Amino acid sequence: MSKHAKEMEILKEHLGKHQLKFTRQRELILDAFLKQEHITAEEMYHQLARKDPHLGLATIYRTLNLFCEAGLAQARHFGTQTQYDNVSHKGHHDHLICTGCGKIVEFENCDIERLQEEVASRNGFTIQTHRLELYGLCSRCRH
Amino acid sequence: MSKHAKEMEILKEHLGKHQLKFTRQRELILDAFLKQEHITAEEMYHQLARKDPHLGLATIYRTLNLFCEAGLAQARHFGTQTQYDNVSHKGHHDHLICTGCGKIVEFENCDIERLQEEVASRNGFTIQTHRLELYGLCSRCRH
DNA sequence: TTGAAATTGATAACCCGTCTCAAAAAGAAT
DNA sequence: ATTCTTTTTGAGACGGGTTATCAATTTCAA
Ligand SMILES: [Mn+2]
Ligand SMILES: [Mn+2]
Ligand SMILES: [Zn+2]
Ligand SMILES: [Zn+2]
Repeated sequence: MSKHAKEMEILKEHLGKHQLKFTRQRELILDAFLKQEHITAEEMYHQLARKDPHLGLATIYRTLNLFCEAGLAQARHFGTQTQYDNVSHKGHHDHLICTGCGKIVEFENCDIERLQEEVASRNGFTIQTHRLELYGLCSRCRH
Repeated sequence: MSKHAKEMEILKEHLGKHQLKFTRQRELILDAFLKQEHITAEEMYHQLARKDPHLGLATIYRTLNLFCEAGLAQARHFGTQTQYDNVSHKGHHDHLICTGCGKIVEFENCDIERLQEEVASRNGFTIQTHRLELYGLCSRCRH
């Protein structure tokens, strides 16, 4: 039994509901994806090239987008590239990003979320999503 | 005396400090830029085509990026395009964005900013910048 | 006025991601 | 297992947005 049985189940359920098929590539990509917190399609392409040199980049993009629809991943447009964020085993969260070394720390803060709601309703908005990214230097890079 | 004398002064000071030259194009683009809250390079290109049909798109991009370096503008990667945010006459602010009509509302919230600092220091980070965007429906679009 | 240095505009190149399409694979029905 | 329809795949073309290239022009200090 695979280490990612639960997520594999979520994927299969989504596939079933949408007349989609379970393929060797989708299994391979899900397995690699779940080992990361965040990854780009390009990174995954190179990483998987060892296991299957014929896996196409388009397939990686298509599959990561599929994971987003299945609720396993979340796309974050980050600078010039798209990061796919592994959200399968955790809820919503935001990010601290080190401009020195690229390190990414995930965090949640209910107080901030609540204040966001206040700001929105004060302006007549109802929030659907949000993005909060804090850029700075981690302790290692500050010295 | 121009309506944007103060900002023109800021630009000239920046130019002086970096061996850059004051050109007709830079003056023209700054003047147009300061009339907006946010604008894309493409939008400005079409807008200025009336005043100077030979103004190149590359020059607009170069100049808006120059404004960012001079502290007059701030680039926000927004969906597929880059929005240049006029920050010359107001301090830092964040944005509420209506997913229905595209309306953008600017806001400031010290409490959120303070909590961000707390989150950062708790994780050993010092914040340099941040981005907070709240996406949702404005009151008009909700109905 | 002169001349070195910066800027401009046209357009090629670039990057990232999506689209196209013929061949291959999946899987339901026999 | 075989057939048959539907989906998926991989290669590469394509597209939008932005930056790089480079010869001609402009700026501005000397
Ligand atoms: Mn994350
Ligand atoms: Mn703004
Ligand atoms: Zn760091
Ligand atoms: Zn709206």
